[in-house]
Amino acid sequence: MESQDLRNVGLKVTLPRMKILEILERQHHDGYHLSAEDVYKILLDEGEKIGLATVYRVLTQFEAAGLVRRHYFEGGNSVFELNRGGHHDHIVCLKCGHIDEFTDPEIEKRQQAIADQLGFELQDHSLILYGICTRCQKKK
Amino acid sequence: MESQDLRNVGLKVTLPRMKILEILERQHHDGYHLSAEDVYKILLDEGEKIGLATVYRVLTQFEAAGLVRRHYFEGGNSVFELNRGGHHDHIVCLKCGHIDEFTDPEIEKRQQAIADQLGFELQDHSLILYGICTRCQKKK
DNA sequence: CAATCAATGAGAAAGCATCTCATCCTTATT
DNA sequence: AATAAGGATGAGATGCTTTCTCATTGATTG
Repeated sequence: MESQDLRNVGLKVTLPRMKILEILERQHHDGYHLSAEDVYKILLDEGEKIGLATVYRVLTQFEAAGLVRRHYFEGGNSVFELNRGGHHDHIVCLKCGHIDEFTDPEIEKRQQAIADQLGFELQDHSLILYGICTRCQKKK
Repeated sequence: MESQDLRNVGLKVTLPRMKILEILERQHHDGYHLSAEDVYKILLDEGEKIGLATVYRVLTQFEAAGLVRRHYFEGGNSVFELNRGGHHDHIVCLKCGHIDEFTDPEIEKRQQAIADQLGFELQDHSLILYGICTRCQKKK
C-alpha cells in the first residue's frame, strides 16, 4: 500500500510522488542507484509528463521524510535509493560503475568510538570504497 | 624549496602554481580545507590577478600529480588539501563546518577485507563522518 | 635571445540543482 | 458530490560550480 507511505510522512498523495516512489521501488530490487535525471528519463519513457523540477523536489522531500537516501558519489551528481530499513555502505567500480552494498559492524563501532573521542555527536556517515570489480578485472 | 615540488611532478614553474601551492601550504597548518573559490578569493585579497579558471585547472593538475587531495563533502562543491604524506579521513561538523581528521588502522583493514570478499581490487575510499562538534553542542 | 610549446585570462558554455509563479489538483468540509 | 483553501506541479528562468575555448602571454631549452 504505497499511498500510505506518503500519508505517513505527511505528504499529499499525488501522481508524480506515486510514480517516483514506484520507480524507486522497482529499481531497488536490482540494486540500482538512480540520479534525478535517471528517474526523469524513466518517467518520460513511460509517457508521464512530469517535470524535472518536480523530480528534484519530490526526491528532496522523500529524503527529508526518510523514505529515501541520497548519496554523493564521486564525479558530481547525487544518486538516490529507497531507504527500506537496514543501513549499508557502498563499493563502486571505477570502470563500469557497478555498485555493491555492504555493512560492517566493526567499522560502525569504530566510527562511533572515533566520534566520541573527538567530542563529536555522531549523526551520519558516508563510506564509499572505490575499486575494480571482478568482471572488469577480467576484461583487462 | 617549493618550485622543486612542481618540477618533480613535471609541471612548469609559474606564478599561479607557486602562489596556489603556497596558499595551500599556509592554510594546511590550520587544518583548513579550501574550495577553489576560497583559493581564488585569497588570491584576490593578496592582489594577485589570477583567473578562477586557472585555479580550477591548477588544483586539478595538482590532484592528478598527487600533490593535493580532493574531497567531496556534502552540499556540492569540493574542497582541496595538501597531500603531505599520511592518509586520513574526516569528521565534519554539520553546524559550523569545522573539520577534524583521523585515521583508524582497524577500519582500513576491514575495508580491504570487504573489498577482497566482494572481489574488488580496492583503489581508494572516502569516509566522512558527520556530527556536531563539542563547541556547537555547547552553543545549544 | 629566439623559438617552441605550454600556461593563462576572460568569458562563454556545460551540468546539476533550485526557484518563481501562474495553474492545477488533493484534501477537508459542507 | 460540490466547494473552498492551500499545497503541488510544470516550464522556464536562474544560480552555482566547474570546464572549455581561444587569443595572448610566458617559461624553458639551446
